[in-house]
Amino acid sequence: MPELPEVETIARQLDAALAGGRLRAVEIRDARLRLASLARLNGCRIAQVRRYGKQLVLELIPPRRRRVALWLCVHLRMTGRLLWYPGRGDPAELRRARAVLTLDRGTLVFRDTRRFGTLTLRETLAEVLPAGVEPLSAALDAARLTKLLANSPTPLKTWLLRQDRLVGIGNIYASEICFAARLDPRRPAGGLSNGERARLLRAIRRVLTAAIRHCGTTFSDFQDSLGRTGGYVRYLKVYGRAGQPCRACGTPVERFVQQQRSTFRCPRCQPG
DNA sequence: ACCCTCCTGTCA
DNA sequence: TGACAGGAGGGT
Repeated sequence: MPELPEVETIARQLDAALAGGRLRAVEIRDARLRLASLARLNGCRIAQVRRYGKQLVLELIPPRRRRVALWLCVHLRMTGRLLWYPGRGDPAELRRARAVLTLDRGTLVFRDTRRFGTLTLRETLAEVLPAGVEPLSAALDAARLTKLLANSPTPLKTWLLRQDRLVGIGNIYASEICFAARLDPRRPAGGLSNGERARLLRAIRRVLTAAIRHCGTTFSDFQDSLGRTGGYVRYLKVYGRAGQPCRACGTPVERFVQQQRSTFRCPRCQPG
């Protein structure tokens, strides 16, 4: 489900709701989730909630002596949700929860139909930080992007999905970014001209920033921490629009498969 | 670069 | 019934 804009939306909401709160209990209901040293979480204060790549990270301060922070990381993968209830929580959601975090001020429910999501506890920030560059950080400028792309034979859309160079871009925004940059997703990533790379960088920033502004995209079942859907779905130009007219030129949008995943492209706006 | 796998649900 | 779904790790 969630890519950078969706995870960012949840992180901002949860930071506002949870920061300063205290964990009273952490209950793992799905045995597939294995979380070491659960007991250490009880009584921890939540310093902040942040997004790193596609992960949601709760920075926890243990009570009393050991003041070294712990990092509780949630990766929602395809269908994960973190739902926040200021009170006890919706009983229907609680029944289907993979995990329930009880705070002094409310209940955080981890739901995840396909159960691909993960929950991990890290001891240091270094273990939390992703290898790739945050695409909306100052670290990603033209020079850095050029270096990252250098000589890569990988098709551009496939390249955008790899989390070891840029983090946070998934299948929806990879197609949308290629469209916004007017680049064929099958072009070798390392073969772009200076002008094309500049377009790509602008597209990455523009698409992700706009998607965050609209609280992400709900294509099928994304919900934020308050159970709301993402408004950017109205602004999708190509994703999920196979056969429908391109919003820019009217040419039917085409769908094809790269790496066993759907890619959408306007043949006229993104010539090969 | 391709293949498969983890899991469950929905749609044509 | 089979295709497909916003992710990612593994194998070849």
